[in-house]
Amino acid sequence: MGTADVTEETANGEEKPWGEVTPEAARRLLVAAVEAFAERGYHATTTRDIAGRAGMSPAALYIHYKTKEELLHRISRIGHDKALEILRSAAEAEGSAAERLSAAVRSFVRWHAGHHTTARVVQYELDALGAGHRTEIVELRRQSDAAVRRILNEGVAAGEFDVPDVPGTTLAVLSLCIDVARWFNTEGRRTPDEVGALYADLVLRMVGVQK
Amino acid sequence: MGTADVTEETANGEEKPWGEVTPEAARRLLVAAVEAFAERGYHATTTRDIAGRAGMSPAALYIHYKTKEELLHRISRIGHDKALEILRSAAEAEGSAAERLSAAVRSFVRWHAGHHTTARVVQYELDALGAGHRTEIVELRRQSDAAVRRILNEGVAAGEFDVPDVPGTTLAVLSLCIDVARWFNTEGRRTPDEVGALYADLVLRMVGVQK
DNA sequence: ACAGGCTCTAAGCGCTTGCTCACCTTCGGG
DNA sequence: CCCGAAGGTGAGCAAGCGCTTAGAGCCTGT
Repeated sequence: MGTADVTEETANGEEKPWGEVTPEAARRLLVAAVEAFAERGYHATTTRDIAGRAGMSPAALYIHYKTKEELLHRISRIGHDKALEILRSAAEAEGSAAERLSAAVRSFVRWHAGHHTTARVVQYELDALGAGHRTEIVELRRQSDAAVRRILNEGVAAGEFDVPDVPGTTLAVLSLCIDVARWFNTEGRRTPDEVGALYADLVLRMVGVQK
Repeated sequence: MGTADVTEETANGEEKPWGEVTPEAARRLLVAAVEAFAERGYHATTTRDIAGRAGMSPAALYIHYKTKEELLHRISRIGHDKALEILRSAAEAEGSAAERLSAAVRSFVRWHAGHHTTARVVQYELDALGAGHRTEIVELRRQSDAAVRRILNEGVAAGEFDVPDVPGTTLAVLSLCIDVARWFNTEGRRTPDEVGALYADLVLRMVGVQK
């Protein structure tokens, strides 16, 4: 059966992102929009630029999307769903609070580094969404916050963590992970895996877990 | 004698930011631009909006600034100078590495929270600068990085800190502090002082200092 | 008194923007 | 074999953009 993952496997094993978006032309436009938004920002990107990158005329965009803002919303929605799923599956896994927090940070950071173009759009173009779409997305972010806060609370209750300010530390942990999307670049020295491992270690120190 | 601070004191003790910018009309335009850029982003802000907030006609902007981009550059330059000065004065102060790191994070975060509109423009509108102006600003950021890295290195050398990856931890500390400008809002529960204290504590834990 | 320099405005130029519309092609089903 | 739906294009509209220009008001020095 199909997987719930956003990405799908092609015959030769390559990753094909946004495989869930159909038809094919709509997917190409969306991928082009992610690249353009990540490079120049939503407001500095023109519909002509997006259509051009997808190899189509400017008018073709409006066959698949009502407005440029709808494109951003689709990207933001899918990205936030994926990010939330990563955090949730780590939070609900077996193991100690420390193990779950470490795994959550590691995979969350790995996603922000590995998909930093997508993540940049998802995390930094929120204000460009219309009012209705924005409140929908903000609710997803509230759930991400709740997932992390739950791990911290459980760790404190179990005596594993020493955290005086759980809401504040939750905010700091998520903020640290999210900001990876801003500075990470592919030509840098670190791989997404390495950054994930480094950050998982730093976060465990923040909650008072000894090595 | 005058102070090197960006802000100046008025007769009744109120803070008057951007006091160094003259003449008065140029200062009003710059303050208006900071607000507008912080709210909507550089590209979504129009020169008519900036001039309107300053109570002037659109053309007045071009008496004091050659282009809209020059306005952004002036804001970015002054803001980066201030941020770097805060880090440097903490790094070069007396005291143990732990004390200096704590003071640096506390004041750096306090500035990002207290001046979060300015900080948002300074930290997140870098890509909107022209190529020449951007390389100038990037150099200032390199120096901020060096100031923090120096404290970490000295703390490790003195045996105060346990930091396996100094460059990576430097990156994480700065990233954590900078991202305060993104999420901080004045209607929230925390004051800039409280966030500074929380973050100073979290960073000390990251470098392995016990309480 | 008045020349000369600042500061600021009203009007608007040339261009780009998001988006639309009339029309063309491709293609599976009766 | 023709049909209508679906996906695509070239041309272009109304609006808004950054920025310029001609000239008005005002302060200052002689």
